[in-house]
Amino acid sequence: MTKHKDNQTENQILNAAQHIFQEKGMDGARMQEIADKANINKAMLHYYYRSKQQLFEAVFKKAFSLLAPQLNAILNDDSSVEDKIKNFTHNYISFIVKHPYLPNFIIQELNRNPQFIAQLRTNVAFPTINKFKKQVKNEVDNGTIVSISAEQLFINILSLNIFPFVASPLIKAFTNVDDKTYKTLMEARKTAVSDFIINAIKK
Amino acid sequence: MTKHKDNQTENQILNAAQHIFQEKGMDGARMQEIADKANINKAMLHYYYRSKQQLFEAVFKKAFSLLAPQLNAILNDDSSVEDKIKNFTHNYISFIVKHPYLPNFIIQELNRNPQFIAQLRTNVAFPTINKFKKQVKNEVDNGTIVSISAEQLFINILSLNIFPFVASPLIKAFTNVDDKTYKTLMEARKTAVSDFIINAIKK
DNA sequence: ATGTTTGTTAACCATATGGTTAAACTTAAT
DNA sequence: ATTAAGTTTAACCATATGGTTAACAAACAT
Repeated sequence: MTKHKDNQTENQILNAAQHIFQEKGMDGARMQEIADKANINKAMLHYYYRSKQQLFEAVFKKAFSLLAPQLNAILNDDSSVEDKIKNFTHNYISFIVKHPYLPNFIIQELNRNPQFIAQLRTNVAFPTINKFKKQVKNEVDNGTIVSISAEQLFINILSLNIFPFVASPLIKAFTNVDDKTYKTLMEARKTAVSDFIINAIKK
Repeated sequence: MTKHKDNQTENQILNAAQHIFQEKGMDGARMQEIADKANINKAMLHYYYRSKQQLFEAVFKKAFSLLAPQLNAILNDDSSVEDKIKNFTHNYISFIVKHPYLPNFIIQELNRNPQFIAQLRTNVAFPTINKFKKQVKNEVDNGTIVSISAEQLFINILSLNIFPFVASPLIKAFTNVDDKTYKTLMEARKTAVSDFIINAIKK
C-alpha cells in the first residue's frame, strides 16, 4: 500500500478525523478542525489521504469494520436462535455504550450516499443473512418459535438494539429522562430486549 | 405574525427548503440550491427568513409538528394498550411511507443540535408519556400484560416502527433485498410489528 | 396622480474552505 | 559527507457560500 516509514502521523490523523466526522458528519466536518485536533498542519491531511473524500472513506470503513463482526457473530455461529438473540443483545449494547457515535454515523452517511455500501461489500467482511434465514426457518418448522420471517425478525433485533442509541435525544425528550437515567435504561436493555424478543417469538 | 400580503413565495421557499434540508441536512444544504428549487432569487430567502438558520428552523418545526400528533395519539387517548399499539403501528407506518425522509431528518438534526428540543417544547404540542405510564402500570398490576416499564415499552414501540425507515440502506444491504421487496416488507410490518409487540407483552 | 410600502432582481462582498506549492527539515542508506 | 526519499510547514490559490445592497417594479393607500 503506502510506503510511509512510520504511521504515527497517519494514525493521529485517522483518529482525529474519526472524532470529527462521527460528531459532525461529512458535510459538517472541516479539514482545518481535523488538522487542529490531530495537532498537525492541514497540508498533511492531503499528503496522507489526498482529499477529504478519501479521508472520510478511510474513517467510514474503519467504523464499519468495527460493527460488521458483531453482526457476523449473530448471523453465522451455530448456537440456537434464542442464544444468539441473548448474546447479540448483551454484546452489542455493551459495545455501543463505548462507541455511542458509531451507529448514527454509519446510518447517516449511508443515507447520504447509499451506493457507498457497494464499496464496502468488497472491502470488509460483509454480513449476510443466509445462515440465519435457514436457522429461523428450521425453528419455525420445528415449532420452537412462532411463524415469522427471518428478515422481519432480523429487522426487529436490529431496531430494538440500535435505535435507542441513534435517537437518544428524541427519546430522552419524550420520556423526560435525564442522561444518567437514560444510561440506566440502556443497561437494563441488555437483558430486557432479549427477554422481549424471546417472549415475542416463543411458543 | 408577518405582514406579507400574499404568502405564495414564502410557501414556495418553505417547500423547496423542506425538500433540500430533509435530503441533505443543514450542513449539506445550499441556499442557492433551495432558491433554484423554489424558482426565486436567492435574496428572497433572506428577505423572508433572514438567515439559513432561521429557514432551517422553520422547516424543522414544520416537520416535527407533523410527527408529534401521531405520538400524542398513542400516548393520550383512552383505548387499551393493545389497541394503541395496533393503531399506532398501522397509522405510523402508513404515514412514514408517504414521508420517508422525515424521521431521519429529525433524528439527525436533533443529534447535531440536541438543545434544539428545548425550543420545540414551547412551540409545538409536545408529546408526554405520563398518561401512557399510568396505563401500562395499571395493566401490569391487572395482570393483563407482563411486567415491563412504560419507558422500555415505549422505546420498543418507537424502535420497531421508526428504525426500519431510518436505517433502510443498511438493512437492505444486510438482508440483500431490493427496493420493491423492502416496500413489501414494510407493508407487512403494519400488522407484523403490533403482533410482535403484543406477543411479547401479553401474558 | 402621487407617495409609500412591499416584493423582486442582479450585482456585489467578506469570508470560509478544500486543496496546492515550494521550500525546508529529517532520516537513513551509500 | 553526500544524496535521495520521505515528512512537515507557511504561504498561497480558486472557488463556494451565506449574506447584503441598491435600484427597480408592483401594489396599495391617500
